[in-house]
Amino acid sequence: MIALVDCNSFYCSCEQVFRPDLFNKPVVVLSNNDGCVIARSKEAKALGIPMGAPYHHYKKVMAFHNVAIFSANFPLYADFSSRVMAILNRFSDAVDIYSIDEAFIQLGGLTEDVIGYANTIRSTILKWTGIPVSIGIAQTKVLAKCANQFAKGLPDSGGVFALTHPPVIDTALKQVSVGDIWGIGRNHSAMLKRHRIHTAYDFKMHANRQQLLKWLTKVGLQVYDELNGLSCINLHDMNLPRKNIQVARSFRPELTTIDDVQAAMATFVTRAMEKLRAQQSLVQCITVFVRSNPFQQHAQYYRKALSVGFLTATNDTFVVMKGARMALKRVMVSGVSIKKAGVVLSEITDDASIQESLFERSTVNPLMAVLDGINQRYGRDTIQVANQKRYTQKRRSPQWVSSRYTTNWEELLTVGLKDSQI
DNA sequence: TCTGGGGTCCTAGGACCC
DNA sequence: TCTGGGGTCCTAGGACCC
Repeated sequence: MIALVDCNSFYCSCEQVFRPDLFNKPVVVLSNNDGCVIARSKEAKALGIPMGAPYHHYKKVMAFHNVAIFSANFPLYADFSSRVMAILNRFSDAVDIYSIDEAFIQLGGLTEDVIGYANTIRSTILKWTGIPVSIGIAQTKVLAKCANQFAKGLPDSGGVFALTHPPVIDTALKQVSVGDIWGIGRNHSAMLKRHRIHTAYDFKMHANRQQLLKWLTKVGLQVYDELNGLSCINLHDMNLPRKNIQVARSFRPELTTIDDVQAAMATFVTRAMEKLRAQQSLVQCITVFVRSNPFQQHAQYYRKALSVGFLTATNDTFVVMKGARMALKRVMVSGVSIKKAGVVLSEITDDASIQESLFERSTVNPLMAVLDGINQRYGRDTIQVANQKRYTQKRRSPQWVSSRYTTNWEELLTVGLKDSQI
């Protein structure tokens, strides 16, 4: 038996832990640059604020309904995530972390009272971290995802729902739209509906595997099998090293000179290489990309990417930065302001399996370990490339960011008496 | 004024080889 | 005059996820 444990409105819940006055109130969390809504509390959803909505489109609605707004505080969310996952490890031997706010756990041989067990998990997480979760239970991951939707949606489910009895499964799947099945996105759902497949039940009952393969590729067929109770989706292990590492940001205001973009790139390469070394890998290719604002009505949309390969795999920030600089010179054109830029590291290898080049020794720079050590101990960017400053200084700081209550000594929650009570 | 960031996997089709 | 068949590898682009 598999349980999907999913934190409710995760980012909002993290903020609410330190703001109990906001429990059961509309809360949203905004992306970088306070651009888009990336999390909404139940109450905010009820106001009709969609996921991914640009903040400025909903500014008035939010002000009118007194919605509490937060700028994204990822260090805080990452810390809460690891606390929740640590608790899950106490309840199951096999925890597959699927994203920052959800994990699949095996319930093993447990057959009796899975609901009771799930309720215990749920209340423990709530008590120890303050984060409410929903738990869906089923034979397969896709069905567990469906069960989770009911756990979230049905008020009297108490946050736990099991799809384990065949008649219940079919009744439930008739109420799930194909587009709401995990793994069936917008495009595929539109196509299925054109072929009169509207619900998860219709999909499950479709007889023609060949046709499904043609429409949805191998991946869609796996979803189909899982709906039919055949477990076949294996998750990429979150602990395995990434095959690509991307760091990208939007700029506000937009950047117009190559020097400014260069400075931003220096920061992106630094971050990406830190991630690379953290997973003990080497990289052999970097892609640099820039783009203008696609929403701009008057100007022509510009986007361009360029990759640079290295003779040998490396973990040296300075080597990669040099490659990025070369690439950047060739993707920038004058007169275009850059709205977003970033880097992608690819051709990533394990640093134990270095391919020595005929011409060059692999570039594993021991200086990097020293640098990482200092920055880990004394804080990010204690030592940095001079050019990074230019980017950090230009960046507008987010408006509504909360404290890093759990990861920074300077920002602990302070408790005190009001003046009147002293 | 103002629209996020970071991943994975799959397939079709071209390049190239014998 | 006439120009095969079969395989692998790579890449761009599409689809999906949170």
